[in-house]
Amino acid sequence: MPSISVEDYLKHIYYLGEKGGAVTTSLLAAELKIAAASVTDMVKKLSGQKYLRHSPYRGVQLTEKGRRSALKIIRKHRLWEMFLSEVLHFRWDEIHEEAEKFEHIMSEKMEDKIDEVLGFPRVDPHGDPIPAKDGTVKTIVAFPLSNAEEGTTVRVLRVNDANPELLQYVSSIGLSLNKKLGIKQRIKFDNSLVIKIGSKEMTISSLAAENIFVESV
Amino acid sequence: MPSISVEDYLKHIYYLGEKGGAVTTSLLAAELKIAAASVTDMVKKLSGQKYLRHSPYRGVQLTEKGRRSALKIIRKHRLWEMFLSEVLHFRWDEIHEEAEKFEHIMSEKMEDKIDEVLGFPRVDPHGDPIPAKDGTVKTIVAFPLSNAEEGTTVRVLRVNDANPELLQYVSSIGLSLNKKLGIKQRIKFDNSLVIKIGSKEMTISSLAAENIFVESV
DNA sequence: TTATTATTTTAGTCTTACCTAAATTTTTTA
DNA sequence: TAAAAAATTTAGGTAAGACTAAAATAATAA
Repeated sequence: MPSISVEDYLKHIYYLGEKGGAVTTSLLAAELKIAAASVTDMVKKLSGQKYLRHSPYRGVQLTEKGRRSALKIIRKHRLWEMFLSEVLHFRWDEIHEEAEKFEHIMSEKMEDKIDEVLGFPRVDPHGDPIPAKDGTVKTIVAFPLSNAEEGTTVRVLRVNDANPELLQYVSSIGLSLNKKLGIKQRIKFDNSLVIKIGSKEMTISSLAAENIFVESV
Repeated sequence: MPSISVEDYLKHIYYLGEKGGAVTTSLLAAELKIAAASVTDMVKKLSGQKYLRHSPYRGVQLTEKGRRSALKIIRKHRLWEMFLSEVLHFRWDEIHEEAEKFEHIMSEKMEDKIDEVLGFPRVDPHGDPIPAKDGTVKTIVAFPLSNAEEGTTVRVLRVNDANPELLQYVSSIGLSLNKKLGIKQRIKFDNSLVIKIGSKEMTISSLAAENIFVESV
């Protein structure tokens, strides 16, 4: 059984890998909020246990074993988020943090029970896919709202879950998963967007728009 | 915040104290399944932090601070057991072990949500009282089935939760909380009891009967 | 009331996962 | 392409919480 620390490393390596770009020691240290020297130690250990491969300055790469372990944790995390949201009625900006602890101590039996109670959901409350038990993950094809073209209509598919303030803000302007919005205008100066949700028009900053993922509609 | 280890020590000290008798270093070591020397260290630490008082060979005693901390964990444990049973439909012999992990990472917010979803229960699925937030605990007045008198009728109020096999056995003979049973006969030789549940008569060993707590009816 | 036995404590280690400070190595820039 | 900057690694430490073996202390029995 991997320790909680090991699970966290694997999970964050997976996340960073998903974003594209090299997962370097220093990037990982920043992500995990620990010293780079500590990451060096752990990377050595994980490499020894064949969870990943490492080439200095070029970054780490999960092996199949590492990827599987990462996805197990992510599955538990997202199922638990779903459960917190649907059954315990937590707000969507609260669930990520709560799930960070539970993902590590959920037995497989509990995972199965929750999956069943929830009716085998495929995405979590932020629109992230819930990895299947066999290690497959459905890719969500979406682009950042910040790239949307003027005059088009888009639908929200996913919102970055790591930032509670962003989630609160997104809710407060009336957005949620699967909502449609119109792109009225792009402000050249700061890349903010004028959008229309229902009958309301408003401006959204590019920083927010970069964390909201949409599809054309 | 007390660590998980500290929480476990406090909880088990409370349990042992409830049974009556001195909570000595060696008893605690046996309960926690760790070496006595390790207990000595931790007791010293907990004593320094005013969770308990210790007099060598005579045992430890929780302070008010220690008692409060112990009851917080026990409350979480029993609420979580209730939740596993009622919402996730775990069997009553499975829940104790699962709850051992969750009690330590449940936030107060989660505790409250679960309490609410369950409708503010007062006892857990084994009949143990759920301590209130203010640190009060309802005492369950019950005596072991092994002490019941021939010819009387009793009602099950509580079953010792620490032993899954016992719980499975108790279920299998058709007993559960609040069930009534008649005491037909006590076998002198081994203190086993002939009991009647509904229309069925059967024999129950004294070992099992010592872990089932009842009231006269 | 002394000897035996049981309990407790001390002393010294181990593991995990983190840290800082000081090398070392690679990459980037001038 | 050498100097500067950035990234990485090494070396040495720390804190929890466990361990074993040996020593000390208390309880019990003869």
